[in-house]
Amino acid sequence: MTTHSAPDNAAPAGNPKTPVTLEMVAKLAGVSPSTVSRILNGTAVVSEAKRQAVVEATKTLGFVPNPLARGLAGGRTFSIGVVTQAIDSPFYGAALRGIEDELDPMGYSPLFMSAHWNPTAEARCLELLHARRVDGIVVLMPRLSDSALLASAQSLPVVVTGRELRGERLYSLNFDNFAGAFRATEHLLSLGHTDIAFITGDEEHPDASERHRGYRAALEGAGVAYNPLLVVPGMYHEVSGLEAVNRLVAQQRPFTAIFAANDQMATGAALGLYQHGLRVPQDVSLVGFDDLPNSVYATPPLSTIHQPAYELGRLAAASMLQLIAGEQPTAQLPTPELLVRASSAAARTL
Amino acid sequence: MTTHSAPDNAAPAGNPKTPVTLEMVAKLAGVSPSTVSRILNGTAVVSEAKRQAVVEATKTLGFVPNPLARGLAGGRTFSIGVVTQAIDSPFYGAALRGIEDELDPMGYSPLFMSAHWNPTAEARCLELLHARRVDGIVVLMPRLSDSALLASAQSLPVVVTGRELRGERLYSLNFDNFAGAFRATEHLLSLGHTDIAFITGDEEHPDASERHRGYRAALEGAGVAYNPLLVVPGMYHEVSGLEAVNRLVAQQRPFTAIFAANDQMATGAALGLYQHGLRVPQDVSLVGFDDLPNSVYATPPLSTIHQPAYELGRLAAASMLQLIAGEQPTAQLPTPELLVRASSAAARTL
DNA sequence: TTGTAGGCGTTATCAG
DNA sequence: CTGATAACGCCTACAA
Repeated sequence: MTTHSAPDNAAPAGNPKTPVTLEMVAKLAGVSPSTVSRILNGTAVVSEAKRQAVVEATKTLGFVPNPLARGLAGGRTFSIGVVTQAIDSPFYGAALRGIEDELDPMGYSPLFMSAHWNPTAEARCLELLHARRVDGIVVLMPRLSDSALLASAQSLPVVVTGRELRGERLYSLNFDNFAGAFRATEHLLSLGHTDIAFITGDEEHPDASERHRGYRAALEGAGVAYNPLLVVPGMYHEVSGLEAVNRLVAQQRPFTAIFAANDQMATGAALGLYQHGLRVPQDVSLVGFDDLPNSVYATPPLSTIHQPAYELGRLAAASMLQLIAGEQPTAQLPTPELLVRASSAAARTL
Repeated sequence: MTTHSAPDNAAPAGNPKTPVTLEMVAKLAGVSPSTVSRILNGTAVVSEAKRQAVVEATKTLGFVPNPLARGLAGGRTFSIGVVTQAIDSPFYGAALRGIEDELDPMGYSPLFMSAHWNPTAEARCLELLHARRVDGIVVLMPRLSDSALLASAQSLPVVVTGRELRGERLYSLNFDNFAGAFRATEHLLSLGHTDIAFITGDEEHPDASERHRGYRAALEGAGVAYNPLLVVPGMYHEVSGLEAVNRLVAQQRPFTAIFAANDQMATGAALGLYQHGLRVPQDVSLVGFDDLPNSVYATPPLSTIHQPAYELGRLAAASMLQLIAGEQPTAQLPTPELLVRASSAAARTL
């Protein structure tokens, strides 16, 4: 009916003055609290008549169940903990959004915490999350040992990314870094480059050494010798990419291309090349890894290996939901994809 | 003592098999549950003897209070809701980290939600947060009306950023966008530029129009006419910066500098200039706004106005804590600071 | 199918 | 200063 808005249905307006309880709904609907609970949770079959009454009462009262009480009494909080390494970081940002998007429609809320690449901090996050009684934990790129992770999975479903690991209540989603790096190097080789420098990632991380392996394998697969002089250490952040280029230029060993283990370092490398008056791609071709959102806007746009961060988040969340439902997740990350943009070009014929 | 690790102190190891309750602690310490609660919360003065006993019992049992029960019984959850527009976004990321860093040592946990610049979604976030019984809500760059925000503040402390708004339980933190834009334009003028193009932000956002105003005021303050032809609309994202440059170049009206209302658009503009064969800063000087983390690694490094995102987060969280404590926040954001990097240089003397 | 009773783990209010 | 005794709001046997 097109009645003018009555002042009583306060719920949609958003001023929760009086905490409406399930009990009040029960009274209004003329049923017992348990019945209301059953209907709201679909825990049991109820007569259509009562269901109607309850639904209506819920609506007119604007009742919203109290998650705290629900969690305390029912043992489930409908919240899942997400430990990320750096909440600021274009890469993680996309993953978190994926998680959010997947969880939200299912009535679950993510609880984000940052561990800052610190195992101790990560352990603390896990404890806090346990204490908060989350229904499961997703760890993005854990720094903790496999056994520590497995231990956590004893009491809660756990999903991790960036590692190969399976267990009772544990699922892992891993990206094929080796293949990605192989692909990137192959690309450079196919453009006629043979003196391809490599800026490594922080080799503390397994994915960094995988990328290193991929680089080397592609080289050797093409009959090009792996030259340690062309391999300079980086730490996965911009400055290290810049410094790597400085080192590369200083040591006089010629190179016509650079493959950086991630886009952040490629960005730093681009700046370094610019400062040395080396043009990309005319003088040096540059390829990154990750496909950060802004790499396509770099000048010139960066050729790179696409990492499906958003999808990673979605799949991780989806797998967690399956684990919670007692199902066995089967999600797999897509294979690495090479994006050829303007930063890589054919090697000059000397 | 250097005793070898005993197998009993299971707490630090992280395998919460048996949920230890406050009651168990009470029993072990030989006191009543209420006393344990008092000691743990510092709610009342207790004899030193009992305190010792309780502290010890807590430790040996590895007791961790259940936040859900605490929230239900005490009415406070020690969690504060944070609604952000885009959880992925270098700008928000830094702010979220600031919030995290400020809250954590005080025993509070942030609860992040993204509203995606959508007022409806934002309203839903507020409701969800209310339902979760957070102790307060921080809204970063709200899209909701002042009155809606004020309404929320009726039932909970609220802190907003990017808007001027005060109320009983409401505090706002605003950045001086006008001054920042004024400063940026002034910088270009002082370099001898007079044909300064401006790429606007999404003028739906108050900060965008403030920046526009600052640009215009600086121009007019220097006796340079405001030329609508040089003002092209942008939407605060990279593509729009790129398109703006295309439009600018196409319309043939000469310009020697571009001031973009944010770094993302400046990045897009840089790419556009590159594609048109225009060099930065030799042919066109470029200045952005925000100082995103990677702007310093752009090629060339981008001159811009620094926005203290991390600090914004810290101050917002600190103000929230004060509001909760019944104090009146007084935090102020620092004045805009110009960072001169390599993307801006003296205008060529024609 | 539906109602009653008890409990989830704390905090708060009251007596002592 | 300290210990009972209620709530807090909901779920889940258990009984009807």
